[in-house]
Amino acid sequence: MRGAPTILHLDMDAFYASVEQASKPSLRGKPVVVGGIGPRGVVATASYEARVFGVRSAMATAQARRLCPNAAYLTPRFGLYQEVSRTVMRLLGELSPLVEPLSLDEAFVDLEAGGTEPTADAARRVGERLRRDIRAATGLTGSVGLAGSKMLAKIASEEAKPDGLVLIAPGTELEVLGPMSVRAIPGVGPATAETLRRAGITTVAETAEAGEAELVRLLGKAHGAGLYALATGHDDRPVVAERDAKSVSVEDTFAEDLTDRTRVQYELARLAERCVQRLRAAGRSGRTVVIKVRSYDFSTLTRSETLRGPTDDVAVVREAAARLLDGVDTTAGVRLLGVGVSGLADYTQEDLFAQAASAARTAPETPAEAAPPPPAEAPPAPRRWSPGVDVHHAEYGPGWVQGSGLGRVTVRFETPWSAPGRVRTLSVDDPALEPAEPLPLIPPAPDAPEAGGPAAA
DNA sequence: TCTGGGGTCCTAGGACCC
DNA sequence: TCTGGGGTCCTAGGACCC
Repeated sequence: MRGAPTILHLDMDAFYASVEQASKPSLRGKPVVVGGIGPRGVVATASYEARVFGVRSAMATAQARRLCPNAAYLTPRFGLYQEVSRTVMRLLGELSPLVEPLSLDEAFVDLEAGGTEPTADAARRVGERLRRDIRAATGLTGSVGLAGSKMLAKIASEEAKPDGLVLIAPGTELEVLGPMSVRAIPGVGPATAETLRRAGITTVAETAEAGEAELVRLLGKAHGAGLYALATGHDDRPVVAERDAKSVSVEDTFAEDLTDRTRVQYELARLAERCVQRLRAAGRSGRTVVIKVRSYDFSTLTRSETLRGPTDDVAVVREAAARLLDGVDTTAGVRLLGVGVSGLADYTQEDLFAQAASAARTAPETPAEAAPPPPAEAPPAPRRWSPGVDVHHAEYGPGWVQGSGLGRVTVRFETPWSAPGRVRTLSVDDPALEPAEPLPLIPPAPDAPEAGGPAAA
């Protein structure tokens, strides 16, 4: 715990939904829900207008629709969120070399390592200026927490939401923390909270009073000791910049359970290919292949196999996945399949074993040839217009898909910096209508200095 | 119309080695 | 005859986070 509140936690407000509102003028001030829109979709982010109706992250989209039928339901546009995130992270990088991103919309910053004077006033000034800079650069709001430790900075930003700043002065931690629900402590989820509740512990103060030995008895060594430290305000975890990923995985939930074994094998092979694509894109290779199978009843199992050396070979991963599937009964129906690779190494480590295996195959190595063929009943891919995606029309210009069905697609023609636009209904086959790239939230200023330039000294 | 997708960390048992 | 103890790796599952 530091003597000055120089650990900053930034959390963007309702990030995905806010990006959509910034991008689509007609949705500003209206309920917006971003997430899976299929029959088994869940909510990723709800705008504050949608939260009024009880819509929450991780809720089934079907339930959200019942609670808030008039919201706009949009599929995520991760590419755009990543771009906005890079802009925000760049601003954080101007504050300190020590920036630890937790996700696209959240990060810790060690202000002291960036030369901010270690006082509450200086930290507050930096936090407020950051919020202004984020708004200017992206049009979005973020909430800032400032404290002498990571945990308290995170709790502070939560208290600050939306669009605020909270600073917890060193020395007041236990006062602030004590009355809070133990759920406020990061790492305490539903299961831990229930275990503690059965022991009569519901607040942070009660957690601290229980003592370390009792918490270890209830929760196990690591979790119990860790929780005791946090509940008593002890948190010396440093802000750590850029940690290497330890695993890469992909998974798909199917609109309907799969029962045909051949189809299950085919989907698993495709997932293995996607997983390896991501692995290679990251310039990594891995030694342990994991498959995940979730059944019709939501019961989930994993099977893993560790190879002799790291690989980034599609065929090796696909074959390992297929072997692992051999030991799994899928006759009752498969809801989800996943493939992952862990035990990652930098690709510099050559995989002689996989290379030998690859060389032994005489056929040219392309995924399409090596993989099982798609089952005959696999549907052809029709032209898909997902709600929320960007389009461009030769006559009407840029817009986004509001919805589609029955051979029609409704498009609202507007841009992030236009007035709310009007809706037109077109044929899904309209040759003048094309998918488009997202437009920047802030119109690029022609004479502005380069956006990605280095920070001023 | 219940329950996504991408991660991290921890636990616990068995194998295996010294 | 009796039956160490510690360390590491592997596998499976579970809690948690965004």
